[in-house]
Amino acid sequence: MQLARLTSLLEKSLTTDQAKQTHCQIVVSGLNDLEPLLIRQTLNSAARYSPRTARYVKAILRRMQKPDVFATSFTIRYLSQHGQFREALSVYEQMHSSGLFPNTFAVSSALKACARILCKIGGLMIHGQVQKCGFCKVVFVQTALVDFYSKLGDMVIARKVFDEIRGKNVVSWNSILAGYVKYGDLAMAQSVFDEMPAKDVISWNSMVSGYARAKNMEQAYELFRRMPQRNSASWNAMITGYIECGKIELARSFFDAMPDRNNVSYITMISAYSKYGSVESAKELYDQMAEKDLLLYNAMIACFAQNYRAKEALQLFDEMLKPNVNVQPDKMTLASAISACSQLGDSKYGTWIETYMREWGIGMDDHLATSFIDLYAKCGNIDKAYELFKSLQKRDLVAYTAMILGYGINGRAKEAIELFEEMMDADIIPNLVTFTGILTAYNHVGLVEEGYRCFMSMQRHGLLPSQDHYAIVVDLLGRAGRLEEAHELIKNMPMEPHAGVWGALLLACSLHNNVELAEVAWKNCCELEPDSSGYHSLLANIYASAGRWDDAKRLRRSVEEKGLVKIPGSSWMECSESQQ
DNA sequence: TTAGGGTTAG
Repeated sequence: MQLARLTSLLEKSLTTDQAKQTHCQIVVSGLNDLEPLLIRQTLNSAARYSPRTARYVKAILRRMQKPDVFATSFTIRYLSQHGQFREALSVYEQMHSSGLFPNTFAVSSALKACARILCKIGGLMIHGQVQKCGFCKVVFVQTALVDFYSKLGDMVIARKVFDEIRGKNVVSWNSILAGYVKYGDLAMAQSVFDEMPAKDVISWNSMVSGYARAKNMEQAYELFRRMPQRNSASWNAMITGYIECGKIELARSFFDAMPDRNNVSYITMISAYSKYGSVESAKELYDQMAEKDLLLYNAMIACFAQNYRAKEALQLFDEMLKPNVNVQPDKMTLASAISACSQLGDSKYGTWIETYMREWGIGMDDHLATSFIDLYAKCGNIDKAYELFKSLQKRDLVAYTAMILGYGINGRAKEAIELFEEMMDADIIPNLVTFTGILTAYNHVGLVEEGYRCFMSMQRHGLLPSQDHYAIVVDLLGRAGRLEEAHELIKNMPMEPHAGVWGALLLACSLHNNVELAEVAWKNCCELEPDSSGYHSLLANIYASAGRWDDAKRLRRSVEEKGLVKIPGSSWMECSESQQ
């Protein structure tokens, strides 16, 4: 009686709570053989991934009297299909250790998980097991292996496995095709594509995105035109290609022309606008989306953060956390939010993010740690920044740069220089930001010759110094009294200097009471930033120190007449100090 | 029940 009732219950969809109730009845009635069926129904009923469901099912699996292949493989499939690859592999491992022999379903799902997280050892071990147990003739397993080796970039083995498949289907062909495309071997990809007995929209999309990524848009468009059917991925591949080529307007015209834009289309366009500094265009597209998901939030928050609109980045971050929105941020969201905090010098918000990470069990990876290094350093907590830097698994260019810049702006020149040398020894090529950091460090301690040499070495690294780099060196030379040299440097700049460059010279003139050159610098500053009053006060002070009281008075009067009000200077250092 | 393409980061 009870068996019939429970069996009929297990034919319907089950929520996790219903599953729990049913499971109690199963255990009480001693009908434990129904547990696998319960797991299958529970997982099948979950429309989306639910960590709670996954936890519950894994708990039943662990406590089952008889471990069951059916239930375990179903769980592995569920986890792998919902992006929980590490979880999937841990259940696969448990399956082994409990003495169960995996079936083809478990094996192909586990291989997919290894492919997605690039777990080479795991995949190789499974391949070994597959060869022993004869699954190597099952097309699902073979195709999963082709995909695994393709994703790893080992096209020789991928091809070998592929050639052994009898009865290749379109998924098998697409897996090897995607491998060659990813590897950048378009000639092989084209030959596989030509050879395929049947092509579907994924085969065409792979080829289009291959040519688009190689910036061969003529060929990409030719294929796109010939495609028997297109889906949003086909359009997105073309959009990505045009963006890669810097043809953002052409990308936008494809975006506008596509029949069904999805989140990926929006995210691709938003991040392109972000890269080119068109924040308004990005925001316009973002506002068009009614349903905003995590990736869309990430794209827009990153756009604000990368374009120095930190306040708006944090506003959006706040919005996604509101109970009526409730989108759970991930590491990428947090990295952008931390970067925004850093720009604002807002260490309090940064601390709040740290607490949030602890509460939600979000671990610190190198990427996030680097964002925090940048934040701490800019808020003056350089020792804490270095503690984090030491804890990094791998020190890459961005980590070194954040730390060098941190030392630079905190006046710790010796450490900055040592770290710069360590970085060069590790064969990491510095970028423009690294040089900003190291030049700032030299400037802080007034190491003129060393700083100048470093600046001159930028070209050897294939880097064209920016206006900001010139401003630092002008400041460096100027503070040391080498005003003429500084002036010459400005005159020989390959681009138009911005007001900051002339401002650095003006400041140096005020330190060394050079009225004549100060007037030249001031004139340029005024042309470039007519609304700024700071330069006038600086020149007025220079006049005053030189005893030219009339000129000083005249200048101050003209400032008042023009209605220019001196805005008090503020910086992140002041902000962080006032917080302490 | 199992395998394939397109997006986001300091």
